[in-house]
Amino acid sequence: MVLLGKKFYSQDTVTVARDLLGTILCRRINNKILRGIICETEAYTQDEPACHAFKGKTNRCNVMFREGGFCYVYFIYGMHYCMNVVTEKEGRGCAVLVRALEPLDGLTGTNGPSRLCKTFGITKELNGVDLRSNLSPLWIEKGEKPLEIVTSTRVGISSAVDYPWRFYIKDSGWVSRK
DNA sequence: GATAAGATGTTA
DNA sequence: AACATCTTATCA
Repeated sequence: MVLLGKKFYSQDTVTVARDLLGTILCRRINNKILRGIICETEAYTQDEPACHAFKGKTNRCNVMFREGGFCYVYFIYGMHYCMNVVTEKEGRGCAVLVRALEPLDGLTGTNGPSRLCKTFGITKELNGVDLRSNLSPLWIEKGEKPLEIVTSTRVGISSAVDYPWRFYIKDSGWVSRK
């Protein structure tokens, strides 16, 4: 078992989004560990209007401005949580949205950004958690590099719709539906 | 204080 | 295609 470290998360956001595919999201909850292979991601950077950090630090997105490797969780549509991985260096408001997991340990219900949060018990409580330590309730381990990666535009946004910043493992079977 | 929009998911 | 449901950001 090898954890992803500071060096990994400090990279360019789009690089991190692509390289997170195949890594393993791990959640300690109720004396159990849930695991899933990250198979779909999207990159968001401060420079473009679809990003929560576009207009600078707010109460919601301030975690995005910390150094790479922290967890950014937000609540949306009155009922859903979404989980992000903060990237780059402190002061840059960037993150990668984790959109789907290929479940290990027999889990299911992990195809979709809010579905995986529900299944993994990820709520606002985990906003700001350090993903680089397995003493945290949530962390990420190295995994198998995917054979083939597909690139497309991001889902569910109304600005910067043409950025090719969504990535998923080809033929995964667990990618969120369109 | 009010208002509109939102990185979704389910149902019809 | 509609809707469930409420936080967040923005404006007054």
